[in-house]
Order: sequence, then structure tokens, then C-alpha cells
Amino acid sequence: MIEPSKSQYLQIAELLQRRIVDGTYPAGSALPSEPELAQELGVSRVTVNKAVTILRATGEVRVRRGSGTFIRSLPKITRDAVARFARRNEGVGAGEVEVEGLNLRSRTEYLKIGRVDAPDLVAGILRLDGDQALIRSRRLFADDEPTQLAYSYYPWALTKDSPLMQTDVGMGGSYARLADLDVGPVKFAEDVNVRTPTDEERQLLGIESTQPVFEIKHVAYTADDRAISVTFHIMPGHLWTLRYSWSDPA
Amino acid sequence: MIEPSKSQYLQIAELLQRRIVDGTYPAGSALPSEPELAQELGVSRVTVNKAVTILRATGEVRVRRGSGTFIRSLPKITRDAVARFARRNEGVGAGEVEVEGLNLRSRTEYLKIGRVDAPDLVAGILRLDGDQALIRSRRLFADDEPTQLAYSYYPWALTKDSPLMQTDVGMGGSYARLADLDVGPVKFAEDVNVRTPTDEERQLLGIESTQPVFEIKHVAYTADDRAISVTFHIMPGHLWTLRYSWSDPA
DNA sequence: CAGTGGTCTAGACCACCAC
DNA sequence: TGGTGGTCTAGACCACTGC
Repeated sequence: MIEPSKSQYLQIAELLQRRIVDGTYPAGSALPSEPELAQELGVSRVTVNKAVTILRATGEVRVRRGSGTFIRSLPKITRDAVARFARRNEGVGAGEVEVEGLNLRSRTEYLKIGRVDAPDLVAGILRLDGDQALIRSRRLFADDEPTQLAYSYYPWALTKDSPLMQTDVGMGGSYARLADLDVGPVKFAEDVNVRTPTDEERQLLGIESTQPVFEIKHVAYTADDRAISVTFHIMPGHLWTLRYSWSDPA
Repeated sequence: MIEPSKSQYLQIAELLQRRIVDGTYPAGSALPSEPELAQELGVSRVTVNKAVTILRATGEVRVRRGSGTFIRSLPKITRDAVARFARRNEGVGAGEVEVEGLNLRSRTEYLKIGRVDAPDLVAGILRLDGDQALIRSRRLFADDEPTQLAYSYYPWALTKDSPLMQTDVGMGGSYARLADLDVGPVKFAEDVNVRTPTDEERQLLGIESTQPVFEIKHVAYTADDRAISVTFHIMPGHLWTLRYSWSDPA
């Protein structure tokens, strides 16, 4: 290596990144194997492996064990928080709005729809007072790549006999069904955090444990300021841009 | 180690996390040294080091080279995007709103205020057409810990003789000064991404290269939909929660 | 079965810090 | 000067893949 001031694995990571950008390693193709790279660069395999670890954390490459390390293509999906709910009246589920705008095939897989004890945080927001909740948990895909997990909670007593118990909630999405129940949400708040995924999230999303995810806590309120649903979105950070817009209240 | 199914360094990382949570290693104290831990756990130092790497990426510990590895306390700061601008009329700069709510001492350090060639992205948004921009770049602290970098761009021709050339822009902050110039912003849009920090950001924020940062692109628009300023906020992910709220346009 | 990445070790040298 | 973490190596064994 040339620069003695920087560690070798950092320089190698930058070298690999350059080669990905300039097309030496095109998207979808495999990196040379670690022993090959070690030979080419005159370092040990451990050092090469440490460099590759960096590219994995950023989502630039994906490892298929036993097979090789492959360059990912990284189309960013924009999630416009305000617009996606506004469009729900067109009959498109909010979850599909973003993906279909990119000419990707959208698909939703339902993990569980049913009664659960809500986590304390959710119970507090929804003022469940010991009551249970309806959970709708699902995994969303774009072209068969998992793009997010979503876990929605509603008061069980309110929703147990509603279409929210079905996978397909019908025109206008879940918020339209809440409106049918006279608790249509009109105000929303989202808290955005970034963290490392849990083992389960890592598996369901097909990402590395070092890749950060957005965790969005979305709360919907009725006109009289009552929280009527809570949804957590878990989204791989490298896939998404979150967009918010608002006007001055004055 | 007990579990043969999981790698040792992962188990060690979890062990250390448990010990931090249960108070064996209280906040502010040092972890046992890597050779000590290696001895205690019967593994090589490299393996311990790899485990510590995980805690560093999450911001749970901070390494002071030559001195030791220390447990961080992690108070989360909430940045309420809508409220922070609403409060600017009280005379508090938007940058200080969040931090002072937590009883932390807020401080702003100005890195540069002056004329620059704007990046293409900024030039496009502000429609500079080859003109230059005024940049106000600064670093914000809470109790002497860097909490964010902010880079604001304004059209140079418009602002070159305004108070925006000073460090202290006066009551109401920079947006009040734009209002004085008849281009008061009334609409805002933010794009949120998460990524790894650049070397410069890593240094200025005192974080690891593996710790993800929020990058917020904040654009302010006048009543006639003209973009009048662009600000980039770079914020260590482990320190912040971003909050947004809005009402249904209907 | 050969090739891939995952992991681990023992030993080494270095830069940096506190005393 | 001794202890800390940063980095690197050569060699090893493993699980998994694809032929």
C-alpha cells in the first residue's frame, strides 16, 4: 500500500469503493475473492476481510456465504410522509405508494394479524389501561427485496370486528376503516430514530447486523386528540430517504 | 464461551452490553482493558477487540486511545422540526431550542461565514445560475460535546450586506433576517438520510467512522414557492430523535 | 470436492497516554 | 516507562455453496 499514515484496511476499503464507482466491479457482479485480493494487494486475508466489512455496513456489497461477495445496486426510495397519507384516498395503500413510483413491483406479506398484549409504550399512547391490542405486522418488498417491516397497533375492543382483521382492508387503507368507525385520524406525529437491527429484523430484512435501520414511530390522532393507532416502521437506512414538509402555522 | 452456535465476539459484545445495562460497568467508567477481558474470557485479544468494535458503532462506548475504553451516557435529544421554527419568534435560535430543554449548556462555534461556490445540488435548488452563495457553517455543542454540524446556504447577492454576515444574527434568527429582506420563508421541506460520516465530520463530531449520522437537507421556501435557503444538518444518530407532526390537509 | 467467506489464535510492532 | 488500544500477519479450522 502507498499511504503509511492510514491503516491498510481503510485504504483497501476506499480502493474497492472507487472500483465500484468507476465500474471496475459493476453492480451485480462479484468482488474478487478475499484470497485473490490479499494476493493482489500484498496483505493478509484478515485485512481484506476487515475492509470488506466496511462496505457491508454501508450496504454497498452483499455477501452470499460460500458463494462470494456481490455489488449491490442501491436505488434510494423516497418516503414522503405527508403525501403518502394524502394519496390514500386514491385507493393505494400507503405502503405501496413509494415503491410503485420507481417502477418496482410492490408486494406485502402479512406476518400476523391478531390480538396481542401491546408493549408498554404502545399501551401508554393508546391508553389501553390493560386492554389488548390488534396488531397488523407485515413485511413489504420491492422486486422481492425486503424494504421494510411495519407493525401497527389498534385498540382491540374497537377493531376486533372490523375489516382490519383481514389482510386486505379495502379502499383507502386502514385509516379509511378507522373513519368508518368514527375515529378517522386527522393528525399525525412521527419520531425517527436510527439504530442497529435486532437479530429478527436483520433476518427478515436480509441485512447485516452492522447496517443501521430507521425506526419510525408513527402515531395517528383523531380530531379530539385521541391516539387511535401506533405503527412502527423498520427500514434499512441505505434504501430510504424520508421526506417531510410543512408550512409555518403563522 | 458457552454457546457454540454464535460467534464468540458476538456473545462477548452481548455480555458487555448486559454488564453496562446492569451497572457492572457504570456510565463514565472504563471497561476492563482488552488483555484483561481476553484473560477473563479465555479468548484472544483480537476477539475482544472485535466485540468492542460493535459497542463503538452503537455509541455505547468511547475509546480514548492509550487511556482506555469508557462507557458513554446516552441522553437522547429530540429535535421537533415544526416546533423549533415556531419558537424562533421567542428569540431563541432554532439550534439551541432542543439542547436547552434538557438542562444542557448550549454553545455554537462558527466555522465559516462567507462567500463560496455552492455545491451543484444547492445551486440548483436556489437557482443560483452561476452566482455564488453565502455559507454559514457551524458546530453546535451540548455541555462541550459536539451534537451537530450545520451548513446553511443563501444567495450571495441577496444577503451579502445583511446581518447574516455576522455570527450573531439577532432576534428571531436567520429566518427573521430573511423576512427583513422581504423573503421570509413560510414553507419548509426536509429530506432525511442516514449514512457513515466523512473523515471531517467524524473528527468534528468526535465519533467513530462506523457510527451512522443523520443528514438532514432542510429547504426553506417563500410564499411564492421560491427556495431561499438550504441547510444541511449532520447529527450523530445515537444522540437524536427527529420528530415531525402534521395535520391532514382535508 | 474445491472455492468461498466466518472466525479464531499467538505473536508482533506501533502510537498514544498517564504517571 | 508501562499500560492502553490499533493494526497486521500466517496459519488454521469451519460452514456453506456450486459443480
